[in-house]
Amino acid sequence: MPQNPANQEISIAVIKTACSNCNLRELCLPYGLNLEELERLDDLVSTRRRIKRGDHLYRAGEAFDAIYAIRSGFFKTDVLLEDGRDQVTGFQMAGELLGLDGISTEHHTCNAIALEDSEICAIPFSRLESLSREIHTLQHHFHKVMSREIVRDHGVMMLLGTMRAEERLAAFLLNLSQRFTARGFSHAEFYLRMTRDEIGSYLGLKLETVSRAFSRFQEEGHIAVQQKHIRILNVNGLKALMNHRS
Amino acid sequence: MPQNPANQEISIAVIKTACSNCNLRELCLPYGLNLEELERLDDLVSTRRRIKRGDHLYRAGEAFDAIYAIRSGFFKTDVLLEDGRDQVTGFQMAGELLGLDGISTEHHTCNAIALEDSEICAIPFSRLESLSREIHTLQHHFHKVMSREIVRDHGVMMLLGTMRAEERLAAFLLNLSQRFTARGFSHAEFYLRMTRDEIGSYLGLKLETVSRAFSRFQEEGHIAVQQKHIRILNVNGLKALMNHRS
DNA sequence: AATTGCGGTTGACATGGATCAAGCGAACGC
DNA sequence: GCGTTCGCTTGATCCATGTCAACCGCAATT
Repeated sequence: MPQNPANQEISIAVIKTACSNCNLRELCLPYGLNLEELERLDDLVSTRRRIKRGDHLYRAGEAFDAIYAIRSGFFKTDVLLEDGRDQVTGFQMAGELLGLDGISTEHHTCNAIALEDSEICAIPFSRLESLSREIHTLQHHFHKVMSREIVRDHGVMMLLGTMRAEERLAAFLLNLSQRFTARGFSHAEFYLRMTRDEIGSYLGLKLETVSRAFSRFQEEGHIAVQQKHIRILNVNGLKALMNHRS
Repeated sequence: MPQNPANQEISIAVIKTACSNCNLRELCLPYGLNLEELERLDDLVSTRRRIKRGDHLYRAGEAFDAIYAIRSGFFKTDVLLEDGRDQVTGFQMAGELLGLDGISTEHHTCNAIALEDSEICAIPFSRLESLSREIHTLQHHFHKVMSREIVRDHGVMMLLGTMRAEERLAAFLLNLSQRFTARGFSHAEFYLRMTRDEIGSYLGLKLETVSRAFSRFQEEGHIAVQQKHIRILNVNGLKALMNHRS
């Protein structure tokens, strides 16, 4: 039986899972690299892994040796205190990097958990360091990514430190919307991958408060919400809510 | 009149302000470098600057081209929202780096303000990148420092998101104490460089709440506080306070 | 020594969000 | 098809912290 050329094409595509033909490359680590550089990065990012919804990509305390790029799916990271309290420190989507916190101590300091079936690319860190000693652009972009993470965290500190419940939730929705947009999805309609409890943990609120804020936004015509399905009806309304001094 | 050899020695010491004879090098960027590498770093870290108490090292929005190591003194960083609210995002002391947030957008995203007369070393960032392409150890340590900043920020998020007022303040004091210790100062007695308002901003509390928490700690015998002068009388008491679930 | 101002403390009261509790609907296993 | 579970919503009440206000004390200035 002769090979089906269509199938062959597909199987090649499956094998070639490298950065050079990943449509997220402009959002991810390869940003700004030329073709030759991209191929060198490909060699490095060979391992891809599926993570099922609910499974850990890594756990706090595990040895660190790679960072992870999200190829598809959705993650949360969280930190646990000895006394049982925990806090979601972030939600990550396709094209974003996970594991940067582990560089510091060579152990992961948080848990990364898939909120839907996901696929990640593992990037061995010492090899990334080697390569970025050779490819200036890669080095610089990696530094930018780390720095962006710091800036993002400052934004969350701002949110937790100075905003009230509805402002926090408005900021959260606008941030999600903006990130979905950057990935080519609708800015006005999306499914939340996380529960009210996880949103609350991230925003420093109880789940009931999150739920009430959603209801209030709906009453006021800013959004339509049905469980995890969100439609943003009035972006400017949300923006106004976000920095309306108490 | 003949040169006084003692003076000559001093003047040499003043000129030689490089990393290789800085006693903070084990806390700062040069960590782990050998002598030869240290000297190469010296070339890079040539500019030193004094910043008077209250002055800005940099402001949000300014172009970024260098990171700064604190040689002596004490800084705060803060972010301003359009509506006037601001949040202190960190306090930095000798040996710590400032300006990492600027790498991401090539503009600083926060203000860095001296809380006492300070001295900083400016490290031109593109030259740091060049050098760290050549010195593996420097590259790796720099990555660790950035990552540590991310971990630190997660700690603050934890604090702001899940802790109550007294827990936050206890955590804050213990953190300061630990950092002073690392610099060879007393772990039990120090002067706060910042006002109650600045502490409050950092911890997401109002200054009155900070003041009351201090008073309460004193009543309970955990600390002795007189204005900015703090003595920690019972470290374990504070630690217990810190993770005592409500 | 008196004046001024800023940072800090303390008290009285207000309130946003937490807590407790009940009920509901969608998803899932049997 | 039916119960069970889980996530969500909503209501009633409580409490930690914010808000407003008065006052104190140290330090700088004159």
